[in-house]
Amino acid sequence: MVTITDVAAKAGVSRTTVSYVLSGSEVAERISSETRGRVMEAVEALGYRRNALAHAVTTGKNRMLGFWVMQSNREPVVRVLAGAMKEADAKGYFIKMLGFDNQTSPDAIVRQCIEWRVSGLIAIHAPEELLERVHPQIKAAHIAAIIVDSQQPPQGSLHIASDCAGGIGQIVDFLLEQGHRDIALIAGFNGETDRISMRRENAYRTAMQRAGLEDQTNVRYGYWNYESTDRTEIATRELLGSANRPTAIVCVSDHTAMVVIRTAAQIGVRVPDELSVTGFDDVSTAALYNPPLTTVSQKFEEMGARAVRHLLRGEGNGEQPQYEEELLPTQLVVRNSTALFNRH
Amino acid sequence: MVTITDVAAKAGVSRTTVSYVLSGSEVAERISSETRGRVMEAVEALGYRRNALAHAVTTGKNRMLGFWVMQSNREPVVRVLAGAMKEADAKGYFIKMLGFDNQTSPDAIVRQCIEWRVSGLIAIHAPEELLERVHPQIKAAHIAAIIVDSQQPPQGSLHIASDCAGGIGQIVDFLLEQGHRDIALIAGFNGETDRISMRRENAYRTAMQRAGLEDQTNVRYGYWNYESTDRTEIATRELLGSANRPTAIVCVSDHTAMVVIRTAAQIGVRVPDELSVTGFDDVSTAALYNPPLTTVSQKFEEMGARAVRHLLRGEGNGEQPQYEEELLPTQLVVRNSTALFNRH
DNA sequence: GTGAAAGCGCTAACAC
DNA sequence: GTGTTAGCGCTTTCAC
Repeated sequence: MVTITDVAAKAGVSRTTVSYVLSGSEVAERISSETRGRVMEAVEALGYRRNALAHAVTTGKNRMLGFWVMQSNREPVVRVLAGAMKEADAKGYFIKMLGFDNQTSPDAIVRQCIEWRVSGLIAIHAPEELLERVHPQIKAAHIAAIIVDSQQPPQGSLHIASDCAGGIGQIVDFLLEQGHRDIALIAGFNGETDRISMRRENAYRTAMQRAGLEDQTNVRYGYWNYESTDRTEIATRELLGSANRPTAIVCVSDHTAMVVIRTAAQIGVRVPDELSVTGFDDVSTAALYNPPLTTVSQKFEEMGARAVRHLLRGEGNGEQPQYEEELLPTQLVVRNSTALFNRH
Repeated sequence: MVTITDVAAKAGVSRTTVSYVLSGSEVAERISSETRGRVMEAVEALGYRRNALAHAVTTGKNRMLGFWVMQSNREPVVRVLAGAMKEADAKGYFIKMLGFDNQTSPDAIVRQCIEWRVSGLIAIHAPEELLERVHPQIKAAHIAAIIVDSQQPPQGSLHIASDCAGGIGQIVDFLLEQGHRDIALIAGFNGETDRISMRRENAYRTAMQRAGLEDQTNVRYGYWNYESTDRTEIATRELLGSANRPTAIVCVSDHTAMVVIRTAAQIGVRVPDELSVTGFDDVSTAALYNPPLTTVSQKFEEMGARAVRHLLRGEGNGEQPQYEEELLPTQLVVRNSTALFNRH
């Protein structure tokens, strides 16, 4: 591999001069354009590429950001990553993947961050226990960290997520506008730690209350994830078989909504004619569902981009980002799983 | 940040000794256990973590693998990445993300690979033109590269993908077993460069031929991606409205199958009772569809793991992997979008 | 067993 | 404008 010394020799100058020319900053101006030309020629001729590792060692700055995926909820992860990549790339930083799906111990994550002298850490889909363990260590090592789309970020951490409460509000308001009054909710259930689902549930209750419909509040629990669907099916059957059958069911995820619609079809309840169903997330297949899902989309790419921007803002002056929690607005996407409620 | 010199001072030994102790290899045995203990104590006391950058510079080896995503077909990307991460982690390597979604020029990708002295490159979902440009440069720089799940890998490159032909064969054979004879295909259409779709189409023709059904061969084209669905809808309507209406439709992707089923429902054709429909990929919502999709799953995690394994095999002895194309078997997943064909 | 010394590839004061 | 020199944090040969 050709080094800066080779280039210097070929151009007949010192290594310093080459370094200056290649720095790209104002110091390059100090070199006469004639010398600069000779250096560039030598660089071209030899096919020289500077050793980024050595560069990072000498400058003491590694333009590297850690990206830690704890639970790979597929679509969100890749979308946040895409957003982070784009932003990092534009700023000359790059992303080092850390553990995926909890295959790596939290201590190992911290160790890697320190060893590689990362400029910051983005942690996505973090379960509380892990974060509680990692957060103090990261802080002690003076590594800036941003938590993205987490159930329950620890005290004093910096969190970027969607305004789920607002999203549920958008959905309930939309259903109200459509004439619905008997609006039920199927929330997720992954044990008691499912804070995202709980937040969405609370938002539903608030929205119903705001509309003076606290009496109509009707909450059931299904599974949050898509591996097992039986609880959601049972909840749907209960809801649709009950005396005060709802005319609309709000679900805390697209996956749940899909199961609800499928179950309704099995019972012979037509969506959206007899029942409106809404999702949450706007996964890529939501638009392809039968019928296409009315849902709420999250700005995942924007979350990644913001995380990077906040991380880099503190770079250099060593200051930590200011905010505690930043909630991005969601967007209502109306498709065909909902319809006007025609009062009899 | 505490350095090896600090540790040496604290332990009252030379930097060499500390380096030996921390090397983890046989050279560590040369140090008396007494000294070793003192060193480890100092390491603990000071909270020393070695500078991985400096380590990489001195050894001339960077245990870093580049992962280049050209088109982020969401689920496959994150699954291949997960598989690669797991394997890399186990071997003490890590992954540096390179461009995402063609936001970075191919030349910049090559430059980064060289500058960071990566040990290998994994390129996923590569369009032919880009690969043609990058491949020779990567080869010239003596960087081992593996191409994963690409439409058309360039000559002389190393490719890991699914045995799509086999997968289509599994599907057609299954439908034949179920008594179907009029089996149509809806292929993808993204211009003439859609080789994956073409391969699947060829596999369909071969399977039909093998069953002596070349006369029943019936191919239409829909859109391959999920952003626009109109062509697929038209193809479905044509197929279902024609005189020799098929009893089964094979689709080259789950997304296509979803649109077909939805369109069939609109026309009033019941799936699977009157029409069997199959997908390809087994995306996470395939099991949640209405009805759940019979499809074929690909081993994306395994592709990532293999890519890493092949890359590391050549490490050290500098030899390139031997094979040219490695096709992983797919797996038929039977759900409820297909049914026995009851002859009248 | 341990350490002195040279070296990896690069940057950056400082001097001329 | 350019080069000398020292230094970043680490490894490794070689001598004792």
